[in-house]
Amino acid sequence: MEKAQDEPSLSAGLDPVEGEFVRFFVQVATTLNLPRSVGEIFGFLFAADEPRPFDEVVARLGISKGSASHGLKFLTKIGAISLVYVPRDRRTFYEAETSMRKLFSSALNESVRPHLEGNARLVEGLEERIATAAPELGDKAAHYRNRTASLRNWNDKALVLLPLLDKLFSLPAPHFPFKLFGSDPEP
Amino acid sequence: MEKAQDEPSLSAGLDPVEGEFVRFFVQVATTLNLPRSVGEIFGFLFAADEPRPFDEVVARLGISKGSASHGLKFLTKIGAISLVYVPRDRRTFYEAETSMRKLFSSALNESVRPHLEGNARLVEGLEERIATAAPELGDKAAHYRNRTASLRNWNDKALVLLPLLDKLFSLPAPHFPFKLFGSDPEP
DNA sequence: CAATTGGTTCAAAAGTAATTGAACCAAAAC
DNA sequence: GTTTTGGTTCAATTACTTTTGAACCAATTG
Repeated sequence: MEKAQDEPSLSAGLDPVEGEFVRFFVQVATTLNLPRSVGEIFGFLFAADEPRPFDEVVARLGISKGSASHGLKFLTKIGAISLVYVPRDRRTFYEAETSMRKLFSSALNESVRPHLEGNARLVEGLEERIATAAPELGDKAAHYRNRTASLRNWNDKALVLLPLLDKLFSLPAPHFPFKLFGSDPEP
Repeated sequence: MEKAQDEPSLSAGLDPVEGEFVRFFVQVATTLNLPRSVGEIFGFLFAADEPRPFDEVVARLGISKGSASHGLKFLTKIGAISLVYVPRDRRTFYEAETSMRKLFSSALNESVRPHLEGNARLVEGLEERIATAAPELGDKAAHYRNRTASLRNWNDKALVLLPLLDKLFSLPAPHFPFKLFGSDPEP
């Protein structure tokens, strides 16, 4: 067993600061209902200062190859990490997307928008159903239409606001346009 | 067209439109990682035109008293439904909050804000840890500080934007202030 | 006061999701 | 060619969540 280069403890655990990053993202993953292992992997890669290979993820975090494979695929799919090609090394290296803005933006577009669009179709189905059943419904029909109108209105609003939200988050610095609307008696 | 009135069979309790509402909210609950039963209960109450008692929730949805009790408590806690007092009736009645605006707003304040605030404290812990370990970290310290700065910046931004989002959603109608900032050569 | 009714609690059963590890494949090294 | 290495897949175990139902409590009713 030869050592190509003198890497510091590839098979050891995490140093205290890495551990803290991992803990943080495990916590975040938990609140997002994502598997713990996904949080661990992302935390590890987020803390790293350069791309890390598959086997290091496995060894340093002490998780199984199966978990690592699943987690890395998932994170890649949602755009939270990406593959990095390293010449003369057969292994795949991964690095975390460290721009929170991009992470947030892709979460918005990959996760929340599809759901909103799905909801929109379901609401349409609901409206149709009510229209069809209107004769038998009597004066309940009006009530039901009220309810669906509320759903549709909210959902449409949300869909329209998504890109706006995205924009708000990509603003450069901590100077936001407060008091966006309304009279603003400011000098 | 049989209307079994003495048959307490499975989904007999719901008329087609109610069923559709329930289906819709079960779907929503699923995407929010909430129990199916919570979606069912909310859907049923959302479709109703007036408050409904506990035992009707149980009977019409065909779920256990335990589930109903849990689900109603949960929905009450998050402010999605509320208790209604009905004179001369020993039972508790429930009604859904049907204003999507209010639902969204309380979700924001009860669910997402606490997490963001929790994250803020965790990031502070992380920063402290890095400061403490700085001597041993060498030039990695700067790298780690970079990473946490990114986290903190995003989290602070999110906290600041929350109330704004809330405001955006309470705007009356489908006329939003697009192009919020920047030069807007509008008539 | 005993009986009934509305509702809660909790332990066990059923259902889901995550993790593991071994079998496996494919490319590279020998 | 054979062996080694990096990585994927998948069935089985483990861990967790949800639902149920029966026991129970606390008001009300008779």
